[in-house]
Amino acid sequence: MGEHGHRRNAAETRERILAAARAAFARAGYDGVGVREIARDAGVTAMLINRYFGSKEGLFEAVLDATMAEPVVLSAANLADADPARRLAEAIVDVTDPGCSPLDGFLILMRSASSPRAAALAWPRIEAGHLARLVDALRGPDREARAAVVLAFVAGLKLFRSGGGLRPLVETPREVLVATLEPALRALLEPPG
Amino acid sequence: MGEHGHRRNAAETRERILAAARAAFARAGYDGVGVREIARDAGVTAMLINRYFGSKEGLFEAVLDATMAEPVVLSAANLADADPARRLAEAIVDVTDPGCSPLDGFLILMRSASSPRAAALAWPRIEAGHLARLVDALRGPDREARAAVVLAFVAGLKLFRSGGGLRPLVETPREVLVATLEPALRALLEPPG
DNA sequence: ACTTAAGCTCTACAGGTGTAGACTCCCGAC
DNA sequence: GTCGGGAGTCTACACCTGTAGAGCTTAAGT
Repeated sequence: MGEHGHRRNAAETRERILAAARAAFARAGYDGVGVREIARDAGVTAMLINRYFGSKEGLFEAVLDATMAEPVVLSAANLADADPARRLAEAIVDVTDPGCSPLDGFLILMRSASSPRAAALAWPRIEAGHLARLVDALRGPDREARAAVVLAFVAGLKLFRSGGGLRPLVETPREVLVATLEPALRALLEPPG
Repeated sequence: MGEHGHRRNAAETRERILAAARAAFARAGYDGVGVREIARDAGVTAMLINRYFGSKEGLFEAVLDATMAEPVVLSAANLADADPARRLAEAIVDVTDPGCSPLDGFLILMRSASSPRAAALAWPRIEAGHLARLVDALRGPDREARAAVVLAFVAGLKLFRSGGGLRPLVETPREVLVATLEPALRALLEPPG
């Protein structure tokens, strides 16, 4: 009967808000979107966001927690492959493709790096999530530093392939990009020596 | 007589505004600072900025042009070295150090990637400046793609070492970072094969 | 049918934004 | 001296931001 969009369902509405906020924050960063815009995308009112999440900052934290919880493609599964560098290169190229969402967390962090408030909320979550997972998957000396460098690499690629982006990184065919990244990643993954 | 800060000097005032704007944009991005704040840092009034640069957007363009014009450390000079990878690794670690300004252009771009307006102004200038210079310095196939990947790498490192940043990238000693980057850069600089 | 309470919205406010237009000030030339 | 004009400022406006508080609307319980 009249499922004309959505009925009164708190849990579902909460999810819609989170989804809209995630997309909006990834697109424009913490300061780049207003709660009214997010609310419109979610089909609700701005004030409902505050009712559910306390404030815009609360919503931001909830979005961060949600995206960081997802196991991203840089996980141990890929690194256990026979040719981890090749495999990781493919995964990175795919996941940094414009319009791909799994790395929303990175995009959000980068687009929000301007506001110290938002950055302060995001950095610890990146460290506890993606960085920790990658460190676990690495072997050899300086695992933390190497993992952080890989993360920075991925972040730079994601950023430079999104929203306009650097032309060569958008237009170069997938295979060429993979072949370019592969040896560089191999150098970072394999313990030096 | 009474050189109590600055006399009426249009050129010098213009420079002060540009310097304040550059620092502010690098710190907080296009949308993150108001003209009033920039004006205060420069010791003038907000409206003077509009008198000189037409609008906030005009000021932004002027800042971009200024930073992009500077020959950055990723130039041919470094790549002509006997060991370009090593040399470039050192240069990158130094130039991405928190509090180092030559890469302001990158920071500004990244922090402003949220506003499509600002990004649209910045990307072409990065391509015409840093990307073009790096492409010129490279040899072998897929020069554009490889140069763009290097740029994204540098950008990610700069971002992840600024403003809080990823702890390992801030705390790891310089030599370890250089040693980590070197083989990866070698793989990107040398033509595959 | 009536009550209850959860789900949701409306109105309003205090503060911040970029900038247009009129204004004041002061140096240098006559 | 006085006058022109560039250097710099003041005031104001229309818009947008996050959010507090009161209000409405609907689904479920009995």
